[in-house]
Order: sequence, then structure tokens, then C-alpha cells
Amino acid sequence: MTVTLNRKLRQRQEREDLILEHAARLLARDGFQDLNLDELAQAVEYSKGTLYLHFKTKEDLVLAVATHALRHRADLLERGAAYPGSTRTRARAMGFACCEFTATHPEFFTVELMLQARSFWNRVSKERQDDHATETRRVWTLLNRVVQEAMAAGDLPVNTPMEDVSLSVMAVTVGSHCVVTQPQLRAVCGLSDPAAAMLLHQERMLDGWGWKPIVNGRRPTAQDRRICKDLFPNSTWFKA
Amino acid sequence: MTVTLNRKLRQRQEREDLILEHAARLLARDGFQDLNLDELAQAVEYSKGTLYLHFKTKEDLVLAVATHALRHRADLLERGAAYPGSTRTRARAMGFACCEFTATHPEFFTVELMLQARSFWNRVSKERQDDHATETRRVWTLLNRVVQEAMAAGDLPVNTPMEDVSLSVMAVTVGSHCVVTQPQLRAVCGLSDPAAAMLLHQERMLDGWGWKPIVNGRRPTAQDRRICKDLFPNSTWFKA
DNA sequence: TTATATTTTGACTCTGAGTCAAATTAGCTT
DNA sequence: AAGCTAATTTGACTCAGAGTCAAAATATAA
Repeated sequence: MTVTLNRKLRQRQEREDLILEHAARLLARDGFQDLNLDELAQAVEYSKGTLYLHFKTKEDLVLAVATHALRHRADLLERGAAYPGSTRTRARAMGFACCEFTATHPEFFTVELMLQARSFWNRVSKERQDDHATETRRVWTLLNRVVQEAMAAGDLPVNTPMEDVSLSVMAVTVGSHCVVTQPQLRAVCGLSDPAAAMLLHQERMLDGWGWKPIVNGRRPTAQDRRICKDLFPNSTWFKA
Repeated sequence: MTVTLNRKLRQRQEREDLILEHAARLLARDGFQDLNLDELAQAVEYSKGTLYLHFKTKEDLVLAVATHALRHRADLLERGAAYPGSTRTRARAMGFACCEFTATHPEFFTVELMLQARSFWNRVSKERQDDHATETRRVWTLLNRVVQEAMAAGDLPVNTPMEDVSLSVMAVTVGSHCVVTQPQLRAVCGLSDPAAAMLLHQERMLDGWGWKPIVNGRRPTAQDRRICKDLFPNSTWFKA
């Protein structure tokens, strides 16, 4: 009885994961607009009707993909935040976590930008909204904690507005991705490595808040290599 | 003969401007997805067919709106860049220009984010692509020039990578808007004034590059008020 | 094996972008 | 002004794809 019910729930969850996995792949390839639910149904070998047993709308499905990715992002950031060393070292480790994340979830930022649209949130179920809010809060809390600790450790001026620091780091992260990804702009400026640009901008932002730097020079690559090796041994994006 | 032709071209341009004006309004209200071309046709009192005499696709139309806004943005930034004073003062004036711009063109950043999508650029005419590239280049050149001058004036360390500075400023600008506009995040962090957040993050980014600040304190509002009064006398967003 | 409940399906509806043959309007000529 | 032709404008139509739901398929119970 309950055994059967459990198995069913598990199977349902497995199917949902399968859908999300393929959806993420197609999103990365085609973007939101060109994501075709008939094609997705074909890919997962279920009917379109079945997709709608899991998700209220296309937007709902895509939000689920985003939240799934965001959860992974929070996980990576947690690993970064736990790296031994000064607060600035940990901040950098979190920067690397962002790089690792963008490499493993190329669909995320594309989708993240959809989340701006009022119309998007109107078409989304309450539960998935809450799920997304939960993961957002996780990331937010994580950032705030490190900023807090930096102030406590004297690595950041006391009375620095904690929330502004966190917000600015988030802003520069998503913004770097936007800017570096935009085709028109890439044509104009020399196309730099997205991961490197994101890291660089994050570092300058932290400097801007007066966060005590790791070293005075600009290229402490020895430590960088170590962090990457320790935290993300399979990373492909790290250019030493 | 030529007189007639000129009049026709002028009327065509006027009609296009009318369409763009209404499209911008509807975009700000509804976003890209919910912008309805039947409704737009009704609003401008022309048929849908006529819209398609001007624009290849919905994306083409929206890109035209974006480019129109971007041109205005470049104009405002030019005014900011020409403000008398140190390079840092001018940089701040350009920050105010961004605020003025977001206030007057609320549709822009919404649309700007569409420009990430591969599918978007596939559906757009070559000419409008070029128009957009031109204005993008204007903004880019403007930023680079100020950065260059800052280095020449000794306000920025020599050998600062000019393009990285410009890119980071663009990133933090668009990123701030993204982050502050996203509903989920606004719920999590205290909702701050978007214009203020954007300015603050820009300033910290410039500090991060070691751009010599205007004063050492955090609130040089007397000069701020003067800049705003001089450049954007009708601005509604400035909170002194 | 049959009856009933649950799950899955894909043909269908409906919306809205994009098209194009027909209607309208403007320009020219007598 | 009337008639003719070219240019312009139109809106009913097509088509793609999101979302629905009655019917088919499958699982469970008796």
C-alpha cells in the first residue's frame, strides 16, 4: 500500500528529473522562445499531456529548470564559502564557484533573465515560486554571512552596508555575464573569456568596498590554482 | 517630383516614430512576450500589415525600440561626459545619466535582456542590427575615452586595462538593474531604490579600479545636486 | 476474469505572429 | 472632373505552437 505509493512518487520524481534534464539541454541550445514542448515531449518519450501533469505552463517548467540550477549554484557557493583561508580567499573561492556554475549550467543565465518579466511570474505555480525564493534566500544568506565575517575579521571597514555589498556582487556577476554574452557588444570590444571577466569584475568590486586583498599584486595564480584544484578538480574553464 | 518623394519619406518616418513610441509604451507595460501586435496596430490606428511594412518581425520592431532608446542613452552619456570637472566627476555625471535614462526609458533594460537570445538576432534585419551596433559603439567609445583621460590625468593607475574598466562599468550597470528589478530578490533583500543602487555600485566599481574619488567621504551630495540640476533639471529620480 | 480507478495520450482548440490578394487611395493625363 | 494606372494599405487568412480534455491504455481490486 504505502510501499506502492512510495514507488509511484519516486517514479514520478524520476520522470520529472528526466524532463528537467532534457529541458535544460534544449534551453541551452535554443533559449526560452524556441524551446518547443512537442520536441521536449519527444525527447523524453512521454506525451505533451504528461509534461502538463508536472508543470502548469511552459514558464513553470522553465522556472523549475532555473531553480534546479540555482540549487546547484547555492551548493557550489557553499563549498566556496567553506574554503579555509581569509574572508577574501573565500570570496574568491565563491567567484570560482560562479565560474564552475556557468560552465556546468549554460542555460541558467539565459533563463535568469526571463525572470525579469512580469508576465513570466504570472504564469508560474505558487509552489515553484516558493522553491525559487528558498534557493534565492540561500544564496543571499551565504553572501551576507561572508560579508559579515569579513567585517568581524577586520577585512572590511566596519559599518560597511552589508546588504549593499552582497547586492553589488550579485549585480556584477549577472551583469558580467549579460555584457560578455551579448553578441553586439562582443563584436565591439575584444571578446574576453566570460569566466575571467566575471572574476575580474567581482574582484574589483570587492576592492571597491575596501575588502582587504589577498596580495597587493594582480595575479596570485598559485593560490588560484590550488583553490580550483581543491574545489573543482574537473573544471574546464580555469585558464592559469 | 522630388518634393513629393521627400514628403512621402518624411511621412513614413513620422509613422515609424509613432509606432515606436506606442511600442515602447506597451513594452514597458507588458514586456516582450505580452506585446500584442494587433493591439499595437489598433493603438497607432494602422493595420497590422502596415506594421510589417516597417518591420520584418516582432523582434525587429522591438530591436528598433531598443536602438532608439540606446541612442538617447548615448546622448545623455555624452552630456555627462562633457560635464566640467575631474574625470571622476564626469564619471559620476555619466552615472546620473544612466539614472535619468532608466527613468525615461523604463522599457529599455527589459528589452536589453532579450538581446541575449540567439533566436532574437536571427529574426532581425541586417540594417537594424547595424544601427544597434553603431549606438553600442558610441557608448563603448565614450566610456573608453573617459577611462583613457582618467589615466592621462593620473586619476587612474597607468596601465589599467581600459577595456576591462569600461566593460565592468557596463556590467555593473545592467547587472544592478537586473538584480534590483527581479521580484524574488526584491522580496528577500530590503528593496532599495534602483537608481541609488546602480549609482552606488558604479561608484564602488570605480573605487575598485583605483579611480581617484571626488572626496573621501561617502556622501558628497552638494555636488550631486548641482550636477543633476545642471544636466537633468527635470529628473524625478534624484533623492537628495 | 471482470469491474473500477488511475494514468497517459494525442487529436483538438485557441491565440497571436506573419502573409498576401483584394480594396483603397494617390498621382497623372486628357 | 473623370478616367486610368501605380502605389499604398488593409484585414481575413495561414500556420506554429502552447495548452486542454475526452478517450484509450494501464494498473489495481474484487
